[in-house]
Amino acid sequence: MFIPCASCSLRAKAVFRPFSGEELDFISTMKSDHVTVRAKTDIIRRGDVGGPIYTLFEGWAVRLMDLGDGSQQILDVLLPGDMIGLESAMLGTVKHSVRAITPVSLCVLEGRSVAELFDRNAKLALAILQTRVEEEQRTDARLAMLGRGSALQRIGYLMLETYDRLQQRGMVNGGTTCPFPLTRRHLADASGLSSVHVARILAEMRERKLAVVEGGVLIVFDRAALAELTAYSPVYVAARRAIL
Amino acid sequence: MFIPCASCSLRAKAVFRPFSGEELDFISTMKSDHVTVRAKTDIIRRGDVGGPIYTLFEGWAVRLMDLGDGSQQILDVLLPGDMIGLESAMLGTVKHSVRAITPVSLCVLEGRSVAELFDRNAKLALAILQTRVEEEQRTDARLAMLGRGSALQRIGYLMLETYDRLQQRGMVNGGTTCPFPLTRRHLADASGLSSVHVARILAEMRERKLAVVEGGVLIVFDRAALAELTAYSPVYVAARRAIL
DNA sequence: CGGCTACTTGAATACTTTCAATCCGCGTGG
DNA sequence: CCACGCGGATTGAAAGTATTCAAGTAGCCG
Repeated sequence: MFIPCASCSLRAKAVFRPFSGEELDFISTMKSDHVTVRAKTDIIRRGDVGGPIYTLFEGWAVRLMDLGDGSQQILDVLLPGDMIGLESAMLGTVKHSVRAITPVSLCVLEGRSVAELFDRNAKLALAILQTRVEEEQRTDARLAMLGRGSALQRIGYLMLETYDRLQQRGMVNGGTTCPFPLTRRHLADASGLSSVHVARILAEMRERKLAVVEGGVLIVFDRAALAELTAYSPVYVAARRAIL
Repeated sequence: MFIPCASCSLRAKAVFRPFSGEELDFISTMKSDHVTVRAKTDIIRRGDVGGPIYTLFEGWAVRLMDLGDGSQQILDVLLPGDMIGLESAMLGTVKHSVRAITPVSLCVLEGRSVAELFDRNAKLALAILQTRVEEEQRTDARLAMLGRGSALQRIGYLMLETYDRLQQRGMVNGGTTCPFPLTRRHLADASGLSSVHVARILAEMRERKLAVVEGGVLIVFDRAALAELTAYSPVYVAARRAIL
């Protein structure tokens, strides 16, 4: 199933940059394939050399780092529209992996190199950097949470952030519900806790009527309280995201 | 004291990209000023709108985020050659501050906008993204340390990483010694620990003859052992860094 | 029906923080 | 020249927070 960029439904979402016809043509020449992978399989493996850039089209994935002792840290949760593999494409090799946590489909962009893109389309290049810098803002918040947040704050923050990112992509169900395929283990690896403790915190959050995760769905009962508890505020989205 | 880019001594260091004469000319047109700030003062304050891009020329600074309750998280340690303020320049406003921890001098680059740079000099633009992506690799490692590392690992990793970054800049003294103006509190805020605990870990590291911090100087006694304990490996420097 | 993975719960343990007291070096002002 | 105040560092003890270990439940797939 090859989806031409011209008829891409993701591109139309409000978070993403509108494209001029020229830009769209350019991007179309980059897309070389569209692939699917099953849950739990690696899209990029630690140590891979080079490789294409992808755009996550459908499904969820995580960027994660394996530590020596069998534990792992989830560095980021990847949602539809997110770019995957720029690091390995630009730097040659990386220390993290990208793993699908649900069935996933991806646009493969190896029609042109990044260098060529920068040469030929400065606006698009700038949008990529801008998106990247925006992601760094989100990373800063994650760092602060891991360094200084309590267990409840870490998990609550992740919930709210993920909810908002889904909302920007038009993927929330009603007003308070969204898909949430992360298991306790995923949450633990993302927040630097043990899965046992995550389970306890989740129980507490249910107890306190803040939020519930059940059957792959997140329900936020009391967003205001949760945002207050976690000092959450959404990252300012100045630039609409580049999507390739 | 205005230092023209053509005679900039930083630029000559091995970590940095060599410049063509044309690029150097271009960068020269961006540099508009050279300023100094005292230790403990903010270079960029949370919430600032817009603002110039800087290059840290001399001294140490940190990028940090104030949490609601008076605690703070150091997001990154900034060393000479590092770019400061790209986020606020591109996104308009940010949630972190940048604070000098020693006396600092900075190149001020507001001669041209980032958009103009991307339009007129694709190679330089690409080098900026490349440097940025490299920094993200370092951030990934910090995230993993905060999430999964023990206290000793967090601090040891920071020491080794900082040592190597200084070495790349030609700022290490002998084979095992480098300047290290971070106090216990700085280390605590960077590693997500209390300063009391940092002091204990530092005492342990001295006890075990791994490393010592004293009088603003770091001495790494046993790099191999420390690297082993912290699973440290330097970030692969594929691209030499862009400096503006 | 196994056998698997995910989840839950309890108890013991380990790591880290908080609180409190003390010490040290340094610059200021009398 | 010395007392004073201050920030940074150290140390001990008590209190929390989160982990590990262990056992058991529930749902799902071959």
